Amino acid sequence: MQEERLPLGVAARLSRYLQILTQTKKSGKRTISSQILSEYSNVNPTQIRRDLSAFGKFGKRGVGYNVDYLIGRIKEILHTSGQHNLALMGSGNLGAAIASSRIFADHGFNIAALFDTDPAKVGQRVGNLLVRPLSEVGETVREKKIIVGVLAVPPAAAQAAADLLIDAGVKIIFNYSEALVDAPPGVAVHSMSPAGELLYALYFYLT
Amino acid sequence: MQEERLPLGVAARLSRYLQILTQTKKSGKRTISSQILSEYSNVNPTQIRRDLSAFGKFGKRGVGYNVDYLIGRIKEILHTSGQHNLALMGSGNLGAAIASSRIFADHGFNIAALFDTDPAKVGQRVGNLLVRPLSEVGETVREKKIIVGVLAVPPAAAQAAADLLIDAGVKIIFNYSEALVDAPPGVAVHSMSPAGELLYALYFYLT
DNA sequence: TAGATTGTTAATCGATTAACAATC
DNA sequence: TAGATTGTTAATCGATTAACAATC
Repeated sequence: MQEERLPLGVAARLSRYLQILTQTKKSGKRTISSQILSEYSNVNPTQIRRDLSAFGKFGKRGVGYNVDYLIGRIKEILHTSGQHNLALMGSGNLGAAIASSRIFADHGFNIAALFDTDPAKVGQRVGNLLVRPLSEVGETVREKKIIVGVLAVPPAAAQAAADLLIDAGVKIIFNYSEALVDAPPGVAVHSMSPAGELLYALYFYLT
Repeated sequence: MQEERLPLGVAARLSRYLQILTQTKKSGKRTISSQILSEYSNVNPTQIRRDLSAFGKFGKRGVGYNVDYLIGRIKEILHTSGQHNLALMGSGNLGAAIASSRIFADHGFNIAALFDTDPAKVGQRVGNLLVRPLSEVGETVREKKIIVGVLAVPPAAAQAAADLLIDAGVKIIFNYSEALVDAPPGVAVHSMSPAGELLYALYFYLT
């Protein structure tokens, strides 16, 4: 890990390519061109070829990129070949939707624990996950070496849930609620903002 | 609407600021500095001041920006002051979570219709929305002038749901499923990819 | 007045794009 | 061979940052 850190933009785009390639692989396609990758990622095809060729000659002229091979190389570049445990806060509709989706599992993220504040839900099962009480957050996070916490709680509960995770040692908070979440230095908060992205898409439709 | 279109990056950042300002307003704060806005948006404070000052002197030195005033100005710049109807496909856990959240409502997006393929769900209520059959998509989209469709369906059903919306005249597809969705020119597909964003966050944690 | 924060400059760096030879 | 697509160059444009005077 002595190499230079990638520029923010490059790391963001490579992550995006990886996600698209994972889906492409599922569809059974063996190769993909920068043109097709461009259509799904909204990144210019020349930019894609430049991003990739900075790390080696991964493609075949006239053919495109081998999907499996490219997945492997990008995982190497991003150092994300391993499995990682995450904690999911909230077993309501959103929590259940996340727990039952393969969206994280496909990328090596294992939902290692599910927490809820509601005593009526604690002890029940959502998919194959047991709903645990908040009192167990600290112990579970440490035992399972969880570094990522996902907030699928109502906005009013978001900060408290984040604080529990941070106290337990979580380093990355993934915030699905619309609430703003504060965190100390050293903890990264990443907030989904679908409404913001929709405003952006709408702007280009309206103009 | 004779003005130049904003560069992609500027439009994306302004959308993000707007989303954060809307939450800030809810918390009761009247003003916000570029420093605080930077912490929530992960955009450099100088960049924020540059983005805003390109359109006028919106701030007060020594004080910051008036939240209400700034919300108004950014909405003007993005042409997104109005209300817009959207169609939600899928009344499962994810659809129910979206329907019950204020995340779209806070930004002027009204969920005008909810559709599901499951006959057992059609006719039931989710929140205050009636679940409609897919056969009514075309008529409803045209009647309610819906230009945005949100996919909250299982991956295997995503393309079919998108095609129905596109045939009915929807121009923006918001894809919450992990499936890749194809659309003809003139229709923008915007896919959430939480796993991709998580890989990105993890890269900077690991390096 | 003192402290805080904007608005703006100037300099650097990375992103974007078109174009095309190389080559599968 | 013919068609397709990569890898790469060169030129332009936008993003980023530090610094600081202006001013609330």
